[in-house]
Amino acid sequence: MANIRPSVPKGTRDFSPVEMVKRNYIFDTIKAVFRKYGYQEIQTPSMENLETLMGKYGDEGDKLIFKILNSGDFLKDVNLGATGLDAKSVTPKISEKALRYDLTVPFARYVVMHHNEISFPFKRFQVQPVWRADRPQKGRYREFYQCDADVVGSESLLNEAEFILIYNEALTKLGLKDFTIKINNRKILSGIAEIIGKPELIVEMTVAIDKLDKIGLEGVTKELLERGFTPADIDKLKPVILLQGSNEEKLESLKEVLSSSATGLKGIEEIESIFYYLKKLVSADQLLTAVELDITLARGLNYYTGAIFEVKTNEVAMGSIGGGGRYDDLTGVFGSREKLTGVGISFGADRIYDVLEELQLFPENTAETTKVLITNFDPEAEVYALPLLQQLRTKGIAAELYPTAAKIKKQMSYADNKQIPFVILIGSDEMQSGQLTLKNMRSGEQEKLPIDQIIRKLVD
RNA sequence: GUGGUUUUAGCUCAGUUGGUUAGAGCGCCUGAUUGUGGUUCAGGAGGUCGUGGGUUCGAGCCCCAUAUUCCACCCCA
Repeated sequence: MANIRPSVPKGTRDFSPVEMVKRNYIFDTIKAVFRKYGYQEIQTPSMENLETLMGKYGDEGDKLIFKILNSGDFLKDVNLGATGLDAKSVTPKISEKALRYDLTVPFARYVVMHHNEISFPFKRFQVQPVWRADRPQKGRYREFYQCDADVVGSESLLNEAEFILIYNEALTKLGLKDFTIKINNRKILSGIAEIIGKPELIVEMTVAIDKLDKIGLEGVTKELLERGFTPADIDKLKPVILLQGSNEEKLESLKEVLSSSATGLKGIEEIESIFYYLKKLVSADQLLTAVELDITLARGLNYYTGAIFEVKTNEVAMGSIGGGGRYDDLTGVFGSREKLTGVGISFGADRIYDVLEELQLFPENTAETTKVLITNFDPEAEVYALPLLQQLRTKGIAAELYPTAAKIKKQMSYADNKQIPFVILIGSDEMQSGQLTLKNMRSGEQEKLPIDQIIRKLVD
């Protein structure tokens, strides 16, 4: 076989030991917060049946799903002589499985499948990789981890309020200082479309106004005209999307604008309830300043029906680091008899990693793994060291014995590179006296101590 | 999917209008130091110049294709 150049697929990465320590720090921090709010962990397979995923993310999303070629003769169901073969009709014949695209749809599938074992409301969290056949760029990978928390089977807006607390708590614990938790409600967007008299164009409308901060009012106007709105419609829309002021002020203005839309008013009421809960839950207004009602926020319209969340950091230029929302009847497409409402959030762990790296917010001690290395002088010393090695480990001290009698210089360098803080040297003197040489690699000091004293010193 | 960009030693990068043997810093190895890392000094190894074609007497440099990196658009964590 010819030599192939080692590489990983586009948009995927290896993670070194140092990177894994940092990644686990992020995962552990987020998971701890999820648990604290009563969420339980599940996992689902990396691959789902293709039909489970297709059609859930819109046409764009379908294209971004990684399909898995069937095993064996994957062409056996394809009539290669037929005319008019195209990707769309052939795909289901050659592929019946696909890599998961997000954690929400697999969760919905899980809830329907395990309906009888679950007691509702069901609060679950899930931290696993997802795959998207996107073009990679800054903060965008083809394989990345999402950290999701969802509750299914509870209409209470307390859940929404708690998700805001979870975002705030997890990101604060990770060291982020300045971030914005944007909130909107699909019903408000519906109401606005109703007022204009174009409820059927809600998706077109929201896709356009979502870009306000990126392309400005002029750009949005242009897009709206292209998407079937008249200048008169835009005149009605303009004051709404340009709403300024505090969350309360925005809500008051919206109430007037949407006074003739029952749906719109329901959306406002929901937002108000969430703020009501928040104010009862936390006294400090520090959190409330991080929460911003933004009616141009329009994410995941394919299934969100109520609240919509998005989290952005203001310290680094980066796309959103989290998002979520409420979806009524997500399980319906899987044939669930009863309508189950769900609401959830997601953290983009890989983007958070990039942000923490750029802001140098990772804790210092992340490189330290092994606490003590025992040097290996010769076979005799090796045998002498073996029981000591296990003694250290029994006491919970991460210890390793250098596996060959290499030059001491080499062994010391190994400890140094691995940032092992202590080294135990055992030569003939030490074996005779039982007084082992313990070297502190940071200070360079060394002292002679029996093993039990060394253990006492290292155990804290 | 559209447009642009990147790729040279393990890593970060120089490399002139196309011209002899492709360089530096860091890292690695050896020694100064046969029981001591991190500092210092001396020496050494390491390169299909992303890959495949082409132009040329001659290509790291020019042309074409392709992969990859990063960026913008679409969309999204």
